[in-house]
Amino acid sequence: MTPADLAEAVRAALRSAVDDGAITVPIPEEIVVERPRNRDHGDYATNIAMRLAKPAGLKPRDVAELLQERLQTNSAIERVDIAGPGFLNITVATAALGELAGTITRAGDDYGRTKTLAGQQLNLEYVSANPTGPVHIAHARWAAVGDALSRLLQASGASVTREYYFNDAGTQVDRFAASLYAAAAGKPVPEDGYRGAYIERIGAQVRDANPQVFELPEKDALEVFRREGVELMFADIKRSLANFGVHFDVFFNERDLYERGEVDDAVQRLRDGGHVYEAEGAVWLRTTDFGDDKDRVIVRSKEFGGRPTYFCSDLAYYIDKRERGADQVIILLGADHHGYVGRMRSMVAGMGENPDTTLEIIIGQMVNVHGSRLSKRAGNLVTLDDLIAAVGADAGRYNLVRASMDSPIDIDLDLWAAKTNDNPVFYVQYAHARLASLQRNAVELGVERGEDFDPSLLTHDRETDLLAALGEFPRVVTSAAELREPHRVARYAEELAGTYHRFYDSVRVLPRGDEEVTPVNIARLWLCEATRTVLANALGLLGVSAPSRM
RNA sequence: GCGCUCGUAGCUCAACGGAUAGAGCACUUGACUACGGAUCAAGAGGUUGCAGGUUCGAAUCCUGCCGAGCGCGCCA
Repeated sequence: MTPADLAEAVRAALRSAVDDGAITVPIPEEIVVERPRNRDHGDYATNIAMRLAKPAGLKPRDVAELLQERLQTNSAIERVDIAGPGFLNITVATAALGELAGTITRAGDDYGRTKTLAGQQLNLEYVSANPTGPVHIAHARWAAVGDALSRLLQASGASVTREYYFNDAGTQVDRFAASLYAAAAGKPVPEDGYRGAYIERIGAQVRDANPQVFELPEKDALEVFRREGVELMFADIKRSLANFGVHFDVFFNERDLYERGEVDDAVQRLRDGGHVYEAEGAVWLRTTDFGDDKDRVIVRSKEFGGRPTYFCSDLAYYIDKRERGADQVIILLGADHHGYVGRMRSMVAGMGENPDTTLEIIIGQMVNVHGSRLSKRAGNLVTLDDLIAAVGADAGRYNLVRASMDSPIDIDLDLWAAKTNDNPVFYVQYAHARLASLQRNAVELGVERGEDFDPSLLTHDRETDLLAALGEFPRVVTSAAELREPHRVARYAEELAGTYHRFYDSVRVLPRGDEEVTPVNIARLWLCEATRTVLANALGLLGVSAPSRM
């Protein structure tokens, strides 16, 4: 009996009440059955009676009573109580609750996967750091969150394209090339150029691969540094991300948009949309028609070079994604880019699409770095590689993903590197390792889980706590996917780990010494394997390893 | 000045409009002669920035104010 089964039971009870004419109300699409915080409120609770009271024209408690009497006929339900303003508190029959341990263990990796987003094609873009430097620690958050989100969306049945926009056409790439050129020639880097050991290194690499490069005209030499430097930089970025366990389906080059004429096409679509005018020699989009505070230039005047502005290529990129089949274009950005949201929505609306349904821009708050390890090299660039070296990929990813994106993160590298329960990732991983150890011990003792177990034996409070928590997992996954909030999975994993540790502390799983193996041992072993499965699945959705030993 | 986001325990943070606002850390007191003590039990800690409003019910939604972060280029 899972929460989803219970929601169906409530729906059936409601339908029966409607059929009997006891209540006249449309049956809601979603019926929420959740685990109450307080154990006195039953195994599960629903607020459906209060939600229906107004449309039905009845008192909440009267609605609750109608559902109560119908639910009590269900043999899997032991008791239904009405509490407070009209909550239905449901106590599930112990065998029906215990069977969950079998359901989960048999489902394995599939437990938690649903079809709630089936049929949706989503294009998820994240990181997209410029190829003018290594991946900065500020990008690490979007790498961790974006990767976890892509896993969540897939687990909910969506088809996801993970995408990285390779911004290789702007003036920043010219400055990068000029910096490499100067460094390789032993000249000072230009005022507006990039600095750092990586510039020296990549500049030298390009020079060594092209010994004759300085004999070329400067324009051609710069092109060599641009082309090969960007390639080397990009290889570095991919390697850093791969070390972090983050992979993309598509690396998209901005230059392709120009070379294929897609930027010009985008401008034409905006013109066709009818919100374009010319003034001061430039082409403007009347974004004020869509709530922007002022109109934006989309093609510069001759005086400023005559080229389309950068968000023209962003719009072309959006169109490209849509034409490749994306129902919705999702982009993860830092709060320093939030000004982009209104403009992008305006442009999408300006070419006749509905940005409410086809575009979703997720803004996350900023990342700051503290910690004594870093103060030693204050002033240096802090990169994703530094983070991985300091705390490891697991701790880095987990701690970045467990915070809500609405809240800024202060990275404390000393804390994240700590192997104590100050550090939540170890609390969760330790629970998993303990469970894996338990299964190993069971094998050594010759205790076999076998084909089945007696679910009615899982009656201890700590056991039903654990079962109820395990039952929540699919709902946590779907809501985290729908709300685009992967941190919910991390918080759930911490809660489940705690529930397990408490269970473990008060309930003996394996027989001691010469004791006989009882059906209770077997039932508990199933419960433990179900818990291990859910912890492993939760960590897997976050891209964090679930170690068998630590 | 305008806009976006945020303000919750001493600290770091949770809480799809639900019941007594929860965890961890730090603090106090306890628990290992057998499954991993990287654990557990108990205690203390709150006017959810302030003031109104919406409703059966508000940390959550609306308005104003205060405070913080980030934006506001024919840069990307």
